[in-house]
Amino acid sequence: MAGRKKTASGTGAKRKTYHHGDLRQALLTAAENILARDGIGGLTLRAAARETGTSHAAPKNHFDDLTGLLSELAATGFERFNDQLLAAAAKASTPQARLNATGRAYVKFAVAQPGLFQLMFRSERLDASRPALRDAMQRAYLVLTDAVDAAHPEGRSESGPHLAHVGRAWAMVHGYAMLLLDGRLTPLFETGKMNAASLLDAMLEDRP
Amino acid sequence: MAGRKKTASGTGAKRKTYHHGDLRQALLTAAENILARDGIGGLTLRAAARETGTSHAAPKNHFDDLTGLLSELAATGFERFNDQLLAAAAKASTPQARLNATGRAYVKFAVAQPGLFQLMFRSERLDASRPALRDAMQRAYLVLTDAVDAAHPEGRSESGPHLAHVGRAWAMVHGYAMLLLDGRLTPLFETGKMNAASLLDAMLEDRP
DNA sequence: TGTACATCAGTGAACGCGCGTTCACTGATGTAC
DNA sequence: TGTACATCAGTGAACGCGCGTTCACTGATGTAC
Repeated sequence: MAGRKKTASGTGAKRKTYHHGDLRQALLTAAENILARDGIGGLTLRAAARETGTSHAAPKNHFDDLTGLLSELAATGFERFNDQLLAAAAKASTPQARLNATGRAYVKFAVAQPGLFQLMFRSERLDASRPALRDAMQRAYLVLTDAVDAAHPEGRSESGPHLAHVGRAWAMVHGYAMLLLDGRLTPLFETGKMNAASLLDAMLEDRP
Repeated sequence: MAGRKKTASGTGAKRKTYHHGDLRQALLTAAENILARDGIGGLTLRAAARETGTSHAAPKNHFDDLTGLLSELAATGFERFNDQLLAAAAKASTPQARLNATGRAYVKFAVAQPGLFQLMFRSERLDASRPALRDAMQRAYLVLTDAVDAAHPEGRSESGPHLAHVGRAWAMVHGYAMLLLDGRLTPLFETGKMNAASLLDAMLEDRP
């Protein structure tokens, strides 16, 4: 905004000026909408441009290519992911409760924004060497390991047993999110005794 | 083969006859090769036809569309997956060891054939209502739950605690496989104290 | 055993589609003086 | 404060690409008699 007189037009709104104002941000927002509406397959440079009401060649001024756009979007996704995990953990009172709250927030994020979550965790279409994405992913890693660290202070940091704790906690919530998004857990819910939230709670409850 | 005089030509081999002999199977094999070589994105009907040396319209005689081909391929993938899990479990002597062996085989399959594994567990491009796929997936579910059943006989079958055991075991190995394939576990390996196999072993070792 | 014919599997040209990319352009912005 | 000019951001037409699909066809197979 700084130094700009025009207000950025929102998604789909008709612009009155030749220049957009903040097309970069508008493209990211548009891309996220497409992701939510059409899934990862519908996300193309042309679709993102269309969604912002600009010509299809316009994105080139802001992102090298589709990978660039997707990587920046994934980076902002990770930032929000990190914020939500930390916020959830902050509400719990014991280290173990904080770890569990982090896990629940992990799955909650995935369920709330499945397309974005899948984009973030599928390496195929991302360029992890981009600074914004690399940094955001690294922060996410620290959020997770810190939560595990606090809950398992005995063997700290880089010891073998501690790595196993990290792996177990991370793999479990990640696998749960993935299986849930891909509809593979429905057989578990068919008895009616559990739903997605209560099963996760049960899984987190009596861990070693 | 039964009743056919021609031998099916292998992938890429020049056919001498107008008819292929066993194009259906050849297309599945071709698709798997493409999956291994180019990943899930390179797998198209035309690419599969090309790989078998037939015209690009030929697959229509055997599969309705790309989803059909992918679903049948995923079904054969699940059959092999099931066989390998059962074979691994059969070599172990205690229920807990069998469960762990099943988990290791799960990850081993994913690492050995990442493209196929991803195809099998991404619902987007599959039609799970196809009988072959539906049955193979159901069998896979039983292989997993049976392994957990045996290791946790107390609360059998459909009780809440038992469902939590199933969820924990499945989500953990699945998440591990996914994170590993997407290169997200590299920070854990950077210390040099662990590799993909030893970390999984450590994770499986002292479970509740 | 031979012949006629229906059915099946694969061919190759053609179509329309959406994609990413290029390119000369144009409108708007910011800066130097 | 005004003017000239360089730079930037967005345009729209064009290109080539690979895709799935359609369609009339042709070669091969299997079956009836």
